[in-house]
Amino acid sequence: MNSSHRLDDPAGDQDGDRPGHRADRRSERARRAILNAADDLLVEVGYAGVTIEGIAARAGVGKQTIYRWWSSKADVLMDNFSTDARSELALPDLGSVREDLMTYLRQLALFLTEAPAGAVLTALIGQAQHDRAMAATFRDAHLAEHRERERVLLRRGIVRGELRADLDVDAALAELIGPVYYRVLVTGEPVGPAFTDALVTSFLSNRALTA
Amino acid sequence: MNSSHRLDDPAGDQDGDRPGHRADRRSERARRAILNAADDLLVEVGYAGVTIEGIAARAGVGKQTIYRWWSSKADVLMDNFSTDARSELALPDLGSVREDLMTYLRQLALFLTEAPAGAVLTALIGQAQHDRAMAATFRDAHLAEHRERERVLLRRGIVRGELRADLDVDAALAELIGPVYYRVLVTGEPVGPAFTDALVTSFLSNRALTA
Amino acid sequence: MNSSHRLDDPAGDQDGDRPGHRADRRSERARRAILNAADDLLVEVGYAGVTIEGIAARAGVGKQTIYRWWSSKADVLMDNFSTDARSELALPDLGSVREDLMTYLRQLALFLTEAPAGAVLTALIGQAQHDRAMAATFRDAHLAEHRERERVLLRRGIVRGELRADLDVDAALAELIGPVYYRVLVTGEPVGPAFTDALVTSFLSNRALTA
Amino acid sequence: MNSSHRLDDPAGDQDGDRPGHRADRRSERARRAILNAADDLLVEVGYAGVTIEGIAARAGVGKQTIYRWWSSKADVLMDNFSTDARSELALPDLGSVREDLMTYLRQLALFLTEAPAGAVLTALIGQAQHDRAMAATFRDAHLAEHRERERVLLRRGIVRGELRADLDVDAALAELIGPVYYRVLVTGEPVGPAFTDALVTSFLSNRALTA
DNA sequence: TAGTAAGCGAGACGGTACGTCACGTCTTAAC
DNA sequence: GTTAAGACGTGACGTACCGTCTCGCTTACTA
Repeated sequence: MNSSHRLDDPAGDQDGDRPGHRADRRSERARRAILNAADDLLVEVGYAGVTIEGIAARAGVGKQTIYRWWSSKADVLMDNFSTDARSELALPDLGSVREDLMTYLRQLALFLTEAPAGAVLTALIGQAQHDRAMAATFRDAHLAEHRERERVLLRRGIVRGELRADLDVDAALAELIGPVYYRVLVTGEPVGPAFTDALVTSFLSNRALTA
Repeated sequence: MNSSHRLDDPAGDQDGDRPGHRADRRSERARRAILNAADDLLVEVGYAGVTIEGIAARAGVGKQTIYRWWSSKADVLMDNFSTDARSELALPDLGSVREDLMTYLRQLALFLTEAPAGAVLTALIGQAQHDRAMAATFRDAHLAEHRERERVLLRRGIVRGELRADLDVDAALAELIGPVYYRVLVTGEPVGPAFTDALVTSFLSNRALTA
Repeated sequence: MNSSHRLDDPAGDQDGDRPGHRADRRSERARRAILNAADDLLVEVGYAGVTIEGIAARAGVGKQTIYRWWSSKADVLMDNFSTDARSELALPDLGSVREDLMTYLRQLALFLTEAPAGAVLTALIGQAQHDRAMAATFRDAHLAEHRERERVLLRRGIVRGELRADLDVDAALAELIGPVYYRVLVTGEPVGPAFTDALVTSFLSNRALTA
Repeated sequence: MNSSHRLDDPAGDQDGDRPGHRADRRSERARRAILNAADDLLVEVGYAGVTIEGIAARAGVGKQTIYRWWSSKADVLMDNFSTDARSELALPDLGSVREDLMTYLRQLALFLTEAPAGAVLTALIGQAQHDRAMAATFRDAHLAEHRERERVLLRRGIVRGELRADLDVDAALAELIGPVYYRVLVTGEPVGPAFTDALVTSFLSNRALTA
């Protein structure tokens, strides 16, 4: 469903040059114009208002060029997401799980409610409810990486001896992160620091090895 | 945005009869056909495949009849939702918070992942990510009631002396219910009894007054 | 392929009212706007430049309204053709075959080379060379009538005793009319009165009963 | 508009791009593949279905190679036409105008209705109705030669003393050939030997010097 | 008990966007 | 310097639905 990128990536193109591999002449200019146009439009007119025609017009590009490399507007938006999320959701490493988790959850709440890339994320999650194939792609190609980075937070706590070695990391993540998404996606309630801090406190009061 | 129903409701029509008010001749037959057609279509072709034209055709109804009483396909689907959810998410009352919560969360997980009405709910939450006005209506007219019933579960625990009187009920609900929605809406991980039971256990180990 | 017209025709609606016949709510306004737009465009930009989108835009009409009643741009153009041709190619009746034929052929030559409706006709004949189905429709629904009127010219001559009763009317028409079309469609040579008069003279010198 | 060919054809170069061909000269292989592909496609999918992309794909050739040497699909098809027409419409020379004309008209009728090259011709005439520039090219570069050869038929009759010296040859050709084209292009009626023979008989009964 | 007005089914209408096709131009690498 | 390949911007295709708007029609209340 999704496309490969950065074909022209100057640094680090250690492409295997597999036999039968042809030079790809994809236009980097068009690729960037499309991704930017899509992001801009999402912010300006909302997900429902984003159209392939609109992206093409704004990017100064033919519709076919979009369809050649992406399968839908969701696919275009996914393309930017990981990059943006990676930079805006940097993993904290402050020396203790408590601080790391508190920092991360605060950051996540802000990301989801304030950042443009957060709006992309919630829109994509919304779309995933309507489209199983897109949901699968989204999880595999984008959320998985995101999630793996979150696991690291907890694993560091285990290594440090702050958390039990037999902790069910995925369940713990659901317990910590789930309430944040729940408020953002379902109830629309605010997700302030008090709320996220309390989640961490509650979590640690059960699992922390050290008082 | 939404509509009121059962205008033809045979029993209990104690209509206010304001001056100049004319009896309404809305067709109950059409109303039911539309709601059923919408639900059927959602299951058969998915949210994105549901269209007003499709509902009208399947229900044997003119499009105008739909637009006369509802504002969108989301509005039609919302109409069924509360009714269905009420009956399928009956509140347990088994004498202890632990059991009530465990039962309820298991039920909720099943509802969200297996029930047709659960599919309607996740579709509507998906749509809410793309449409702020619809999101507001949905929360006010449908989720609010749903949520109020969930609060009762915890309030009963307080009354029974199982939970502290100063418990932040909304935060507690987010902590219990959020992880379930998170898995359903975001990660797609299974949500089995072990997972939901653990959520209750974890929750109570922090808040329970009685060991 | 083609459509029926004048559904709203006030006078002369001696419609058989066959059982099951429903009143049609087709918009006469849209019908006329489309036909006029198509004719105008043909003159302004030529057949190849006429597009369904262009007709729709010029007529202030949705594309679907065109597709609902016609199958292609050729179908739209055919629709005007018979009406126009009927009025611009009035059959002369001057008392002698010689005069009738000379008048008619001069008229035909002018029609084909000068009249807007003549441009429609040659464009449609051109299209018929590329599209067998359209060719069949065109002949059955439009040329047939046209041609039948031409036969009348010769039949009147037979009735008057100016031509032999066993004249092969269709072959005679080909002999008279064919050269005119040939010059217009194939060679592009001018088709002046001297040319058409000579065709009549040549024809009659073989078939005329009366010197 | 049209192109010149056989750049490699100094004197009888019947090569098929033999090994050792110059890569910086026009490829005869490509030229032939393109012309053949175009002819094949015309027969298989009809004029409207022939596309430059289709020709390129079928010929195993880049689109640019077509555009480099021809200006349009009509131009490609014209290229084959004269060659084919020359060989399939050989001028008869049987000693008398009557026999020559009868033979030629029968041949022409068959060519137009049965031969692949005849289908090319009618398609080109059709296209000429939509495109004035192409029409001019077609007449100058292809029909003119064709037509000149037809004049020879009549001039031989004049030389032989069978036709009057002051015969208007072009008008006579229109009278003889026009009806054939008319039936093929316009009415779609069959054009059998009886019809064409009658044309010749009718023509000669007016112009023949010798009874 | 006849008239009348609302709701109904039907579906035409002006639109927007879809996803596809082919256009004619362009760039690249291979020979 | 031509070739096969194919990406590009452009623009039309024909389709699906949108939400609005009449059309008769049926029905049940009012006058």
